[in-house]
Amino acid sequence: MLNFDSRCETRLSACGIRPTAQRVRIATVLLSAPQHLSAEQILASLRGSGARVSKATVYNTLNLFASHGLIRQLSVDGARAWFDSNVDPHYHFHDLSSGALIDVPVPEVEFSRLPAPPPGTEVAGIDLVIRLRKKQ
Amino acid sequence: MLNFDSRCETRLSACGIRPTAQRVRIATVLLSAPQHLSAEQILASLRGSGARVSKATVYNTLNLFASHGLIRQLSVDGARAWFDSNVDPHYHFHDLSSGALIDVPVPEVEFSRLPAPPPGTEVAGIDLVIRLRKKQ
DNA sequence: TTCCTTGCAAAACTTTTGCATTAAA
DNA sequence: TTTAATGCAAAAGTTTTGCAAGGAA
Repeated sequence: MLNFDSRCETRLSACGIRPTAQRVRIATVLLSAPQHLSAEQILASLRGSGARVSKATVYNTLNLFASHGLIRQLSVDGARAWFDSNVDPHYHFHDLSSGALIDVPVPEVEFSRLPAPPPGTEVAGIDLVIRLRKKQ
Repeated sequence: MLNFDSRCETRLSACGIRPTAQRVRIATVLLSAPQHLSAEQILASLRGSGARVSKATVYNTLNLFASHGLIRQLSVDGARAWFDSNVDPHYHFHDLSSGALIDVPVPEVEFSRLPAPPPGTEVAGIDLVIRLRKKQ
C-alpha cells in the first residue's frame, strides 16, 4: 500500500498537473479528508509542519487545482474563499455562530420542482447553503 | 401621490433609521426596483448624478440597511458583496458568463426532502444559487 | 538549455476604521 | 446644544501579479 503523498502525486499527474514538492504538500493537506479549508489555513498548516511554501504558491496552486476539478471553491461568506476537498455533488450547512461548514449529501435533498433555465442557458451547477443558528 | 424619495424616507424612519440625505439617496438608488447592486455600483451611480457621498458612508449605510432587514446581502461570488433590494424569500440564477443575477421566486422551487438541522440548531435561511452557462 | 514553478514583495481590490468636521433633532 | 452621521485617509484583509531565482525535464 502506497502512502498518501504518493497517491496525491498520482492524482496530480492524472490531471496533467506536474507534481512538484509544494503542490504535493498542498494536495496532501487538503485531500487527506473531506474538509473545508481557507488558503490561510492551508498555509499555516504547511508552515507549522516545517514546509517551505509561499503564500503566492498556495493561492496559485489552489486556483490551479480548482480549475482542474481536483477541489471545489466555495462562496459561502463574503470574507474569504473556502476550498472543499469533496468534489462530488453535495450541499452545505453553514453554522452562522461558529462559521463551520458541514456537508449535506445529495440524497438528503430532493427538489420536486426547479425553474427552467432561461433560453440559451443550461444549469452548470446548484449551490445550496442551509444557514443554521442556535436553537431558541 | 408622494415621490419615491419621500417614500424611501418613510421606510427608513419606519425601521428606526434616521433618514439623512445620504441614506435617502442610497435607498433611492437601490430600492427603486428589484435589483442587485454592488457598493461600487451604488457609489458610481450616486456620484454620476452629482450626489456628494463618500465610499465609507456607502459601505456603512449598506451594512446598516442589511442589519435592519431593508436589503439583503448576497455571497454569490467571492469577489464582492451584492446587495439585493428584494428581501422577500427567493432564490437566484447566476449567469456565469455575464455575472448577472436573476431572481427565482419561491414557488418555482419545491423541496420534497431537506435534511434535519443538527441538534441544537435550526434553519435560519436557505440560499440557493443555480449557476448557468451558455447552452452548447 | 528550455520551460515551468517558486518565493518575495508589491500591487490590486474590497471593506472597515479612526477621527475631525458637519448635519440632524 | 447634544448626539449622531459623514468624509477623508489610512488601515486591514484577501487575492493577484511581476520578476528574479531555482528546479525539473
